[in-house]
Amino acid sequence: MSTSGRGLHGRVLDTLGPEITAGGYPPGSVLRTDELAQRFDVSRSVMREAVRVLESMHLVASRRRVGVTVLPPAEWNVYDPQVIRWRLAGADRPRQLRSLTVLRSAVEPVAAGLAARNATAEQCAALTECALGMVATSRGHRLEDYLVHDTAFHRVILTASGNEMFARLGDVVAEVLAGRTHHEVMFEDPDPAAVTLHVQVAEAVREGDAARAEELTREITVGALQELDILAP
Amino acid sequence: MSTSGRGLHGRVLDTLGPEITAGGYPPGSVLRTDELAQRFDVSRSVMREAVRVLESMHLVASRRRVGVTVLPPAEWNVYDPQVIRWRLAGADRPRQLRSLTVLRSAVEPVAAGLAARNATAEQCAALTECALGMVATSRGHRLEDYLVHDTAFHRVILTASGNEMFARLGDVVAEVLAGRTHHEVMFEDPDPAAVTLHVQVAEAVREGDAARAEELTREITVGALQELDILAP
DNA sequence: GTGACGAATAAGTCTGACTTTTTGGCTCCG
DNA sequence: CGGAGCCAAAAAGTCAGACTTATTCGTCAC
Repeated sequence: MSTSGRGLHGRVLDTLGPEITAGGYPPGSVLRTDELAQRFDVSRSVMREAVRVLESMHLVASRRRVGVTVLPPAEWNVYDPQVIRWRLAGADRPRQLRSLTVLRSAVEPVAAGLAARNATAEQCAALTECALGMVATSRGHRLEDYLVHDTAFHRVILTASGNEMFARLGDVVAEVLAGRTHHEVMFEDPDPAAVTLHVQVAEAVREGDAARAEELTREITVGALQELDILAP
Repeated sequence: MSTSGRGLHGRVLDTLGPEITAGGYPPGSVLRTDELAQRFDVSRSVMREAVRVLESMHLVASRRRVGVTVLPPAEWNVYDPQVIRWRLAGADRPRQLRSLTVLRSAVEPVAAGLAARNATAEQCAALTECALGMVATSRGHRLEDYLVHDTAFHRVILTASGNEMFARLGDVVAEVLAGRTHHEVMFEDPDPAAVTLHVQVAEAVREGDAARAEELTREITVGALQELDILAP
């Protein structure tokens, strides 16, 4: 399911990327292209391409006579979807999930407010459909079906905001929601209050009530923060 | 001043990247690696490395027997600092600046609230110093000096929030502030009310008053939105 | 019209030789 | 004893050419 599945260099990245983002090499560690090529049994050309990609993500820096230096996490392009996936698959998944949830709590309310102003009729219809789908699947342990509608709902909100930076966070939110359903404590049916909030957000967007859409979405994200025990008194 | 200055493939990217992000090639356009290598007078190895980097930014997709296809803007990794720089240097700079300012308006207030809870003594001191610097340079057409302190102020806020996703937006905010000073209508001294707000935010953070820090920062970002004629009634 | 086969095409891969830059040590001189 | 400058090693960087593989398109038979 990884994006870099095609090509030899992609397969190298699939193991080297997670190793680095998991902290397998302390910042400042030096790798040598030739050794890596030997280790993965690929030619230097392929290895160089892989290193270039890691370099563009600011995971490593390549310098002559020194080698490929692993950079500290503060330098990483943490908004790169590939880096996000690698980190979510690694050991500090909880930490990553918390960071992203805080980001959600900042972005989504504003996005919902903008959506109330800018959403097209089609987007309003899609939003209502998602909300109804959430209601329909909110009981009877249909968590997977619920997740589909929930993810679609938030994706429509972000897209309908009309802001491309928000729209591109759709995948991130999808990862967070999937992570919550699959790995966190979520064996029971979703909170009925949360479901109601989603329906009300769809209403507010449809009616063009930006302030209400923003406030209701804020309540949703506050709930998400509380689920992860992130204080917000 | 570009990050990819070193290396031949970096020089290729410095011209090919901006060309693509400026919309020089319609989505779906097909480039051939060999032709590009000829055009830039580099070997195919170097050209392939450059294409790999563009591919990791989701600007292009490379497929066998077809070539290097330019992807539509909706696919681009718009959070990649390199992509942001390329787009800010291009024709749709105003559009980009507006998108980023909306993002700021969502993120910075929340970050300020978190900073009020998490900032260290050193960060509080740095914040106060920045605010005082802004006051000192807010009169007498010292726009460049003011920009330095303003940029530092917002960077400290984002870092002090303790959230790595927020912290990594420091460079983006710096670009937006610099763009406002250098290319927008900003010949006069900064708005005294905005300067005061920054001082008050520093106070609120120092006192640990999260709600007040958030609200004051929201006022700052509302001002930034109004400067770009982005409605927020 | 549809399906299968085959040829053309462009990316993908590998190899080996060569270049360039940087660093670390070594010498030589003050 | 210390510092400036030089030299050699090391690793990334670059290049050229040959070969492989997957994909697409055209053609031909059914």
